[in-house]
Amino acid sequence: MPELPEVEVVRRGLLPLVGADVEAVDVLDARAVTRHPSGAADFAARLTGARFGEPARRGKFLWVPLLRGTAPVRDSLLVHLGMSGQLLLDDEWRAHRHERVRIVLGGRSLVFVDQRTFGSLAVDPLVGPLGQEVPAQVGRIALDPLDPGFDLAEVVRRMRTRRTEVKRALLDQGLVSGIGNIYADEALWAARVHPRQPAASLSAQAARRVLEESRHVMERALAEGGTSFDALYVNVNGQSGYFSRSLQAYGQHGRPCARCGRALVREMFTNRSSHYCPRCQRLR
DNA sequence: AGGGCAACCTGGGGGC
DNA sequence: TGCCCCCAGGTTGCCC
Repeated sequence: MPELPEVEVVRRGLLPLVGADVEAVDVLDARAVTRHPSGAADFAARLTGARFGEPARRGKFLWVPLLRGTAPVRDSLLVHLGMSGQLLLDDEWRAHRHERVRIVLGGRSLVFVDQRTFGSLAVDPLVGPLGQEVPAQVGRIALDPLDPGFDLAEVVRRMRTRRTEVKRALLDQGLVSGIGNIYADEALWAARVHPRQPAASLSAQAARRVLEESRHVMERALAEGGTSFDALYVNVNGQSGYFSRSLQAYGQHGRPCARCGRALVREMFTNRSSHYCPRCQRLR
């Protein structure tokens, strides 16, 4: 469910917790910590008593550095929301359907709610050069298009070496992160590129356009509070974003293309649907 | 090595 | 009303 803009909305929602101390951790469903290999008890033990640092994000991964006294920061609370995960911040105790983990800190509850249980939390060590540490599990995730260090020319070059379709390449979190099925379709529509166009056949200009449109559409979605079709994606206060009303391609099959008026189509591949304009986005 | 697919889950909606 | 099938915003491991 959540792609980069939705995860960033959640990250910002956690900012009020900077400096708060974890008082209690309750793992109600062990599947919610599958990213923590040593198990739920160890997860809770390593989180309890830690102080929250400033939340960070790469692509769809979110983490909170964990401080202990004056010791150097070694650990982080790592979060991946999967398809249906939510982090909700409650001032008072409340029950939630599909509640998986409850973290009590600063007199509040941070509740991880997840219907489909593909999301997961972990306490993960921070690795990498000083000032650029990321959780170990994030090490193989490429920078996302909103990262100041994102190297557009380099990603264009790498994308054009891929022997696969451009949409698959866009969804490959090791090449460029943060893009999921919604924003891939939106970016390809904006760039006028067919989702099944072989990545290696793109001109450098077309590849650049696809990546720039990815960044652009995610920035606009972020400004609208993210995309939600229902109560499954919400911010930490349980509120939905508004970008679904701005979608030009995703879920718009049968409706006229905003550019040319031709009916948009939906085509299944890789076990998921792609939405595009058969006139503006020609396979070349 | 790199690409592609099934598996991991729950629930809502549509068709019959 | 009920049942069954399809579909959903993601990642991973395993096979080729």
